[in-house]
Amino acid sequence: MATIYDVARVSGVSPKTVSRVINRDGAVKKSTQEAVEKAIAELGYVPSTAARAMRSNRSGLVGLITGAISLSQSRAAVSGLPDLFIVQGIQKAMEASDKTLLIADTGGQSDRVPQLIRTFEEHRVEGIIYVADHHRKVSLPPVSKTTRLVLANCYDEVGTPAVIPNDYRGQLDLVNSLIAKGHRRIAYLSLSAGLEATKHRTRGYRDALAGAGLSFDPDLVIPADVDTPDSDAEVQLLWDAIDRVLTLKEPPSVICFGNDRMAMRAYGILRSRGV
Amino acid sequence: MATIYDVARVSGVSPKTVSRVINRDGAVKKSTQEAVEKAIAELGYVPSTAARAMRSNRSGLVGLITGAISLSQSRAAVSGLPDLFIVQGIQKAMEASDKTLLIADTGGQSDRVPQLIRTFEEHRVEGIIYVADHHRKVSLPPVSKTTRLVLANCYDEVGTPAVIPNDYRGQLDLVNSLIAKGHRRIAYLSLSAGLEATKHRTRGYRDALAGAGLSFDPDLVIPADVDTPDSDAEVQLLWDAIDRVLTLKEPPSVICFGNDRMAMRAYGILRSRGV
DNA sequence: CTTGGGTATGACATCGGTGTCATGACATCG
DNA sequence: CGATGTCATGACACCGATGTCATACCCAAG
Repeated sequence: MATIYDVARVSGVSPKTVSRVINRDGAVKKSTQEAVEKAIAELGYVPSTAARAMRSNRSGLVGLITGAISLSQSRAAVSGLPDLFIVQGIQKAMEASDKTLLIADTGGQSDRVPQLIRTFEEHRVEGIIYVADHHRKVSLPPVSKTTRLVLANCYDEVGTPAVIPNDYRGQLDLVNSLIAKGHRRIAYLSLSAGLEATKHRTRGYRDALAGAGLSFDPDLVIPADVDTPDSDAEVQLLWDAIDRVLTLKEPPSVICFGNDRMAMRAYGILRSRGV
Repeated sequence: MATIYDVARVSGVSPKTVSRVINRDGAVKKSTQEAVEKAIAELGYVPSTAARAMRSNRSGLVGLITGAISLSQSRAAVSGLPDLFIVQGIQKAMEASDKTLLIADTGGQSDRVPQLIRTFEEHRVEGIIYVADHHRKVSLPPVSKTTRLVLANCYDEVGTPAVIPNDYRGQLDLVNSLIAKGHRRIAYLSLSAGLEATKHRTRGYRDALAGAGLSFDPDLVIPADVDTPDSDAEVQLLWDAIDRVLTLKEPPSVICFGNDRMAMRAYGILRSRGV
């Protein structure tokens, strides 16, 4: 791979002048600039970020730790895929700010995280983003003081900056819009009860009803998802839940599901009941 | 961030000796080694890959270009997700060989590929892997002679090394195993006819039948997927295809679908027909 | 006692960029 | 006409690691 010295030699100037042309920094005569650019094109020169990073102490790298990619195989593939969406957004932001993303997958083993952090620090990343597979509390090993850490879809005990979904507000808005459309009996088949998301969303659901002066009917709210995916148990649970709300004395006019996978399955179940 | 010089100063040896300890290279007295290791721990020293890369001309980085992540939003999310599986496998392999993966997403715009390759070359990646969203022919801009390129799930005109799925063999094995289970009328609702995968798989289907002495019935093979995902058109197409094979004089005893998404949809459709 | 050879360590140059400062050629001004 | 300022460019050091070579020490063989 050609270096700045090669370009300098071919174009008959000093390396520093080549550097000036590359970075459009300082005054360079037009003729000189053209000569340098010609040499760069000829040699196919591409500057080395490693050398740059060394001098400037800025790597232009950001590390991302996630279980998203390996998760996709089982759960996320058909569910809400929250982390993949998050990763997408991060990719876009990186690009816009001219940084390069290092992505590492935990493969589901959180004990591998320290090793990944270590690798990132070796590459002198300017920051590390940790994306959790679902909204929850985590506890990560400490990183070096100079490395900045941000949590996504999770939070920790020590107040690390975090970006978390507003489950409460999302559900509140959803239910409000359903009420606005005239629905009065709104079923909510939630994710499993232990999840952070479920807690906030259920609160959003209740507050929306309360805001509209509607009474809360516990029969309409049923956790209908399992933590560990297992097709049979999952379908059974969902089937039972749907059965329960549909056979109520006052059945709902609409059903909300905790994620896309549940909704997908529900289509089949509802069809086979002729709904 | 501490450097090798800081460690040298604290432990009272030369930087070179610290380097020896880090790399377990050359003879170092036990007492010296322990002193150095203590200093490393105290300072939280982590070697800089940038500096290493400069000296050794080996970055330890591998670039990966894909549309997998952005695709997941629309098509891949519920379909076969082939590229995500591929990315997973690559991650594992990288880890095993102590390399770090740089992942870049095209966001569906193939015209961004040259820019991504450029970024990778700036980081002096040791190789670039291009993963296509489905098995097909591609044509990529040339990369520098020193950068190695490998294609996954695709191939090109100029004979770049490529890893491609064996669609033919997969379908052949599948149909053979169905025949072994006693099926004689096997329907195959394929992906759209224009796809590379469809061509090979259909050949596998026919060859398996021929190998078992069964005759090929064109009525059992129907392309039932669209290239651009659009829920309504998709479901309609699938519905019609299922309807056609089920109302044949000799209906099939089993149906193969081109991908998971079609199969998922089919469950609903079949249920509503009472099958 | 000298010489030879291994062991443990350090000095120095180098990788490819860029920040700092110096220098030479002109233009401008009092 | 000399002093000063601006423009264009280069020399040199430095970032953090490591390869090469030199050196100091110690022990054993001749």
